[in-house]
Amino acid sequence: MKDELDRTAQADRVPTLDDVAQRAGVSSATVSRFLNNPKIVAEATGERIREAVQRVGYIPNALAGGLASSKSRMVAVLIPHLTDSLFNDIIERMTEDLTASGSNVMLGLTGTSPARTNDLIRAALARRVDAIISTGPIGEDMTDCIRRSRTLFIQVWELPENPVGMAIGFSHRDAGRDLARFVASRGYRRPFLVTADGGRARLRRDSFIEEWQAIGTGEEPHGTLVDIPSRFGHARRAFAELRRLDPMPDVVLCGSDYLAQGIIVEAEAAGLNVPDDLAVMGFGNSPIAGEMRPTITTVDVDSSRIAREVMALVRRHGAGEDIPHNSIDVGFRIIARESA
Amino acid sequence: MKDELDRTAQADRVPTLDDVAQRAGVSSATVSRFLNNPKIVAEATGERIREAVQRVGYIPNALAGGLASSKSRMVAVLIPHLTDSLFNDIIERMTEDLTASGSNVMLGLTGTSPARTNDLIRAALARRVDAIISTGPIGEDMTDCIRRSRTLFIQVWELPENPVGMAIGFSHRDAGRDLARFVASRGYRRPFLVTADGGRARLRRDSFIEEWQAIGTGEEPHGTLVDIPSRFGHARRAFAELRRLDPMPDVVLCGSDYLAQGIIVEAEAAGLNVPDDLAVMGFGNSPIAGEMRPTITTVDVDSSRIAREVMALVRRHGAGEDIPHNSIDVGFRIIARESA
DNA sequence: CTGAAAGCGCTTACAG
DNA sequence: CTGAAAGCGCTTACAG
Repeated sequence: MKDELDRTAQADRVPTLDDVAQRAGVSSATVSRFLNNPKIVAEATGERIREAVQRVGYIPNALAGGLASSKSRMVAVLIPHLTDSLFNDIIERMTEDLTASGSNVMLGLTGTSPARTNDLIRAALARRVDAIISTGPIGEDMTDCIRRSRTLFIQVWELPENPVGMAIGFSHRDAGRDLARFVASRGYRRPFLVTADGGRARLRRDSFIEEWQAIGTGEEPHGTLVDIPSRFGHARRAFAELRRLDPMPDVVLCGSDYLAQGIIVEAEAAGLNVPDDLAVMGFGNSPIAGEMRPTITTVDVDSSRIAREVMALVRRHGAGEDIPHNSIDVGFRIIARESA
Repeated sequence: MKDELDRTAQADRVPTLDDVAQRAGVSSATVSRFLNNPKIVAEATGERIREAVQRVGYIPNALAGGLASSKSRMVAVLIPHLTDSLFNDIIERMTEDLTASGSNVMLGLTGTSPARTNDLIRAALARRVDAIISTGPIGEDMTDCIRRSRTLFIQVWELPENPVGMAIGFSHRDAGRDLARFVASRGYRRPFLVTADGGRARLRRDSFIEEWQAIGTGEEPHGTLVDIPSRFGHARRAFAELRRLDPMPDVVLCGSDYLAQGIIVEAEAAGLNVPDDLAVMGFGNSPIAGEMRPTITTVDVDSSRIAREVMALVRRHGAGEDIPHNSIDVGFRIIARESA
């Protein structure tokens, strides 16, 4: 009795499980059980505990919980950027899903630097996250580290030859090839590519050029490199560059819909008609692609399927299942709209 | 010796501080010291530890570390959405800053629901985050909870009457008022507002209307509500709506630059000239505002200053300083560009 | 259905 | 500069 008062008096201390237990007149083990799985506790006991939690204003310490149970209920999500990112859709879905199921997400911004990606992976492993979902390039030296940790590792948006863990994505080589065929079939002859210099973009670009040469029709593609293909602002520079060419390209292939949107704006401001004077293609089928005027012809990737597959893996892994090192090809499809 | 071999044999166990200590021939306390503050350990010892860390592939357990030190080195960031959010800029800066200084961010997506915000705040408190940075509305009942936890709580982009912790933002009432004056001074007479129905947007809207009536010139403002003011896609609906009015509005005030961009696209697709036939104003001075054609007249909020102020508070709080419950007014300014 | 107790892997006064 | 030891606040077999 005395002890209870003493504890109550210490109003400045953050209440612990023991405080709740004391108040409810049960052991802390029972409180823990109730909090994690109410059904396994007698109803009357549960009621008392619920009340005690309220009364003392208990907020569980997830660090202690995670340490004891060795599950953090936290998932790391690693993306290059936040602004105009083609991944935002996937991230948003996953974050909502995870939150709904009691997990939280640790956000990592990798930029285009593998070093930063590695640091973030290490940080995520240190926090003992249940899974790491990565959209960037992973340094060779991390592979061991990740494997030994037995953390679920999911690479998204690409299908590497030797995935570190799981990979859910599509073939960027195939995308580049199909893009070339599509452009040719539409009768365009002078393509201009605006892409990033990084892994996936380069794959698409190389394979586009290869296929274009194989088709053997029209000019060699021109192109320009940008650091981040989703920055609307790059459009001015790219447009100025292609404008200088003679003859001018008849179609621009952009690394993202956001860039495509920028090119369309620039083209129209310059008095050109899209697609008649200049056709424009995007990538990613982001929400704006269908809303822009003209609507943007682009490559659709099934974000909601990706998010679903990722979540299914996270859930299975959480349930103790062993996840194989494997790849899921979700494919892609070119969506012909007005801009090309 | 025997023990050491035994431990080494258990290759499937995740290595702990003790494994490193044993390998380096020091106590785990020393390893811990070295990892957290290399300078306080003798150089030779440090070298041996560094090597041992490498050899066993040690990755510290941040859950245990956080529990023992009662600092999680984690900051929660709560925003409504990821897509086309005016906060992305701030978030990006802060995330990079935090990562650079060894913290990580927990991302929470609140939508427009106070209930979800509350859940996320509770989750953040459970993880014993060092700070919570929130851009959304907070339920009354959370205030106590937050205060007692002594977690640094920062509300961003607004200046509530009674901030829960710190607030860094600007007066949305003043913004609405100044917007009205600006629009009037430019000679527009028939404004149309496209805003969200939520807290801040409503404040601006109400104060715009109030001031507009006070000025006593022109028509009563028309308007339309949207759920998320940054969705490019809302532009079609809003534009269709204002198109039906007779006489048509001469200026549209949008809740975000992204929406403004959408309205401009719609207007031009309909053959209207912006700003001659219809002027358009954005909000937030996001990166696209200056890149769009026509460039978008908008309200600039100093994101980098906000990010800096937030980071300074987080740092001071981390250093043990007591942060007062206070407000920092970073102001705003209307940037006149081509669209209005 | 519930309790006593060991243990999760660190950090940090305290002592030397 | 370093070590022994207590403690952070939970979870979870093990018993009953």
